Amino acid sequence: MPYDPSAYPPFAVTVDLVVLTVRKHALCALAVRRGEPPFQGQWALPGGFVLPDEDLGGAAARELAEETGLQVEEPGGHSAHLEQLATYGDPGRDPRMRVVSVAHLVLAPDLPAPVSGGDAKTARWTPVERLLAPEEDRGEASPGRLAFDHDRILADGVERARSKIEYSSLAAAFCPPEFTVGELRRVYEAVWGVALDPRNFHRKVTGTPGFLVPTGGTTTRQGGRPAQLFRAGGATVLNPPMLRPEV
Amino acid sequence: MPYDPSAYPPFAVTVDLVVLTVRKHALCALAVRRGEPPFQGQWALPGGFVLPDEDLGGAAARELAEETGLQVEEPGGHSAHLEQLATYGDPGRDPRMRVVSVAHLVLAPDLPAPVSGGDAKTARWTPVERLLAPEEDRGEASPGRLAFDHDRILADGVERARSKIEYSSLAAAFCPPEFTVGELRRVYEAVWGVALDPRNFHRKVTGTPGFLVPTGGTTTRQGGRPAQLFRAGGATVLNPPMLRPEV
DNA sequence: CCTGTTTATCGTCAGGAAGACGACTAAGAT
DNA sequence: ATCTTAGTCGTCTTCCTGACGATAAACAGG
Repeated sequence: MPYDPSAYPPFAVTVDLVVLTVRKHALCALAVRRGEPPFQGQWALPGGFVLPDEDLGGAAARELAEETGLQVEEPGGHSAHLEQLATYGDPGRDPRMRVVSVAHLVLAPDLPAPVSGGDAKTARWTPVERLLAPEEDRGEASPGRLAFDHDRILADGVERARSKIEYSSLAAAFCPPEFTVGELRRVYEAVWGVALDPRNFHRKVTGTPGFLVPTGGTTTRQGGRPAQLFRAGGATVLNPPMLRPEV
Repeated sequence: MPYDPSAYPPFAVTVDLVVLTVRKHALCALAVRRGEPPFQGQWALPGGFVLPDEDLGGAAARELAEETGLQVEEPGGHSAHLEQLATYGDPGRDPRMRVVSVAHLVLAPDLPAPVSGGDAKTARWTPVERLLAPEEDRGEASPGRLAFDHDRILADGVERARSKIEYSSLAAAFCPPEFTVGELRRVYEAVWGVALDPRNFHRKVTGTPGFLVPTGGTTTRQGGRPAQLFRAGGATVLNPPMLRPEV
């Protein structure tokens, strides 16, 4: 097969974002309401075209900043974890033309302002449990079935997040810079949708070298006895992994 | 940002393949010699354009069949495991134009014929250890530094394979349809580059429900005492995982 | 035929990790 | 003062793993 640059088939390349956070003990994803056809008025994942001189991660970071004001792993301001998720390119996934979308996964701490820094577009955090629910009636004001193949992309992103916190220290990306063991445990509980034993969880995370480093401070923001504050340690892999309880 | 289909930036979309197999106790990857510029005469990963009406996995399967004659998960003929790996789209990764490449990972059993069914292109199995070695002199006849960013793609694919056999039954994709525990163990040893205890390995894989199903037959093709033959069971995840020994 | 070699398979034992759960501590709320 | 809410330290049992001894069943060579 000759490799002829002048005869390549025409494609558009976009990035779509699965932005996850934990709010009120629930795993939530960011959805935006589409202003133009197709799927006008329906909810979708944030995203947009990759610019000619931009790499894929850069395009994702730019879209993230435009939609949420979140910075990717930057000091000052809020920071978030970003990684490539997967690429979706079925013919017909966009009715207008052939579009290949490189989906990215973003894990962010809960934001004080619901969605700040964005333009005028309507954006909203929605519990993934509701977004991924089968075919319920969910009212049109809150996101139901997402546009394009975004339901599948969201499901893949959620599954990636659920499995990745098992064997990495990524759960800390859902927490503020300093956090307690209990706050970290509530992240696991929200992402996995299970209850974990506080004592065994405490033993596990404090007993894994390099996972948590104490900052010396304490807080009572959760009520109850004051808890030690920690920062995420240098360890990025968790071995042995945190075990997700059976159903 | 208006979403204007008539003004999208021009991209070409390709698939590249990291095809891995185990031969002679070594993890090997498929490399092809390039016939045209750029990088003419240099070795690269097999790949090619995605056709206008083809999905990404279909393009990867087609390229695989063209290069190796391997069928993806098909009865009759050899079968192989195929999954999407990651997408590489840095500006400038191809000097001619903006090319976004969706890399796929293929795990295949060792082939009787080195590379069969392909066209006239030169293709060759090479131990990944040599392909990923730092900057050795490796002679020009055997693949050294790969073209484009294919060294990085290959490294990502190898790392994916190494980590994925820990917690899935994917190692069986490197084996013929019926195989012995010892053959499966040698796959793990080749992919990880370590020696495993035969007794503990046997206990682990035969003790995991659904991982292996005995076919009733035995074989002595490895020499020594006859070994039971197994097929891969339905279990796709391995919990608890097979532990990769520390270095 | 006997013996050494190779590979497969079963068993034993000690150490570590995880689940279940009791007990105590230290703050705010009533 | 007491209750409630979290956090933190221990204990005990069970399961899994790593290390390794021992036996079984084929083949090669004398």
